[in-house]
Amino acid sequence: MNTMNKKLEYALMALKYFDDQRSESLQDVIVSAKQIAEMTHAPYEVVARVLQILSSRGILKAEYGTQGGYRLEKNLSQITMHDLIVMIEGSTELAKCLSVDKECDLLTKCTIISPVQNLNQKVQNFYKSISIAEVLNV
Amino acid sequence: MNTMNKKLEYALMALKYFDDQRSESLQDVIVSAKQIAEMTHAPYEVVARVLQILSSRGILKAEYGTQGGYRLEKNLSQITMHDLIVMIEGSTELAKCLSVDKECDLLTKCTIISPVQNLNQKVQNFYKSISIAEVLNV
DNA sequence: CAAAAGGCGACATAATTAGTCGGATATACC
DNA sequence: GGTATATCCGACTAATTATGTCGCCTTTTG
Repeated sequence: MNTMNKKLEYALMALKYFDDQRSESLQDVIVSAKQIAEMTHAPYEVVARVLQILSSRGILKAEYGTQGGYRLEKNLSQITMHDLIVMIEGSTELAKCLSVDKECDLLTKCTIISPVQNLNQKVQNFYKSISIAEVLNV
Repeated sequence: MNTMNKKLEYALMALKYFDDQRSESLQDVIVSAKQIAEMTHAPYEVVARVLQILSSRGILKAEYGTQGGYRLEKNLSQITMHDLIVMIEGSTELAKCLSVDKECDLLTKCTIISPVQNLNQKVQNFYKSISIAEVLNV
């Protein structure tokens, strides 16, 4: 049942950190992957990879060189959980058979394709209805 | 992201089959694990295990012996996706750190415990709001 | 040009999921 | 009563996925 996974946790922790720093200093701060890794007590390489993804999707902006790092580019109220899940996990498909590149194991014999599609749509709409800001600000 | 897994798929397919049979014959039919396995093209042992779980939770009623099998005991509109997920997967906790028997990896250092609890509650409420009937009847 | 940062691919390990096997108990039918 | 056919249950193996590691590259600052 674990929809949540480590990468998603790290992403949320990182975004929360950026957001908190922004609130405190009233300006966008630059934070390196190393700092985030230390803060989250998570392996540097994994956190770095997550930040790279967020950067490639325009959530963060990367700056190279010494004193480099990332800036938060977007407002967290404008990013949905669905967006984040797609970025981190590649898809929000509930079951493998729903992915475009995979076929249903049971081929034409599956009796629940439309029910699963139905549920999948509900779940996607649910995650689309929740913003990151809404999750973090509790 | 796969909240859905094989056991849940088999459970849904089995419940759909029972429900369809009930609708067609206008009475509760008895169906064996073997029949369900053949119908779903899934391994007999796995399907059998899933049906045992549904039986132990009162969704199905088991009958031993030749001509035995299971009967659908409950109305599918009164079982929620949350119920089914708990039965099959044991818990609906989003993250391991939320389970009562496990501790958070990050101990007191986790910065997103309340956000994750927050999201977890939303997800649980979502699955509690969807009945099996609602998923299957599309 | 060295140090420190991001970017990327391949690999190794850990954890979870899925499936298998063996044997037990219960019931119907001959 | 014995056999066939069911449900039940535990332990095990295999497959898949999630997680973490390593190496090397590019970019920028001082």
